Amino acid sequence: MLHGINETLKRNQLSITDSRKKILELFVRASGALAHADIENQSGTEFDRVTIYRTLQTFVEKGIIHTIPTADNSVRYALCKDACTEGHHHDDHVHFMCDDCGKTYCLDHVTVPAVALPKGFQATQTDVIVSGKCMNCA
Amino acid sequence: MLHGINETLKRNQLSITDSRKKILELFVRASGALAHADIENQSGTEFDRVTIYRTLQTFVEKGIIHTIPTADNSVRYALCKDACTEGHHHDDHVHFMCDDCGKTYCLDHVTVPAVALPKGFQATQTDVIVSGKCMNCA
DNA sequence: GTAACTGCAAAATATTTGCATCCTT
DNA sequence: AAGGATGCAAATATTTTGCAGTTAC
Repeated sequence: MLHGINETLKRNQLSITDSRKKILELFVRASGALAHADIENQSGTEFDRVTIYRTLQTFVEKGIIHTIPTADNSVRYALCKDACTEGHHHDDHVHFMCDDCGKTYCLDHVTVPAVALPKGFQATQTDVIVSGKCMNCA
Repeated sequence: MLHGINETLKRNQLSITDSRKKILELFVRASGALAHADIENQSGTEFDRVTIYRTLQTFVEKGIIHTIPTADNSVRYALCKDACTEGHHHDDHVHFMCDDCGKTYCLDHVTVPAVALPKGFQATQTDVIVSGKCMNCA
């Protein structure tokens, strides 16, 4: 997938710029989710802080990445699965946050169990965040 | 439970002050979760913004309220169940966010289904956030 | 060449901290 | 009376917006 970066940008009708390439590459290479600060650190002073905000926002709008609900309410982003298209997300996978190393994993292969809602409630999306120790820290 | 406010504060070794009483009462009366801004609005100019921050923090530390992981990463708080004690939370219930009215419900009676984690991962807590339409908006 | 993207400056918002004063016990 | 809680001021952090200059196509 590392070489599909330009293709991903093109597919989403985004012009190919240094910052977009670099930031998308960070996500592809990252095993977990990234916060704005992570990107700022890993990209050095290469881009303006504002550019990172705008790039992340663009990626979210295009369905390339999505935000993750976290227990500590910090803002984190992760790559969407291919099924995600603009305005139509299929993020029904489990997120795992390690209490030790702080890394966030997208467990794409763990299916989200169905939740029995009270009468009258209609679900459109279900997010599951599991926290504990990851395979490296257990 | 409306009359147990002072008792709740005492039980947690907190001195009984106007702001704590008022803020705790807001939570007891609220059908859903509250954000810092909600509290600020509903309490008028009665308390300083900083007092609200500190009160919420104190309540979280004592296990009276807990933060809710939200899809939009806004910070929201809700009353803990009685089983929550200091440093030892049992928040394994489902949270529901209504896309229409924005209200957050704690579905205490909906049990969180077990999640099958990959080998090596150990779960200590599971949060489930369901979004969609609530019983009033469906 | 044109529309889109970036960087810089600055505004708006959110959160934290220090300290003097006031209130609860 | 003593310790903790509050209010105010200010420091910090976070996010958004406007605009002029630059770049991708």
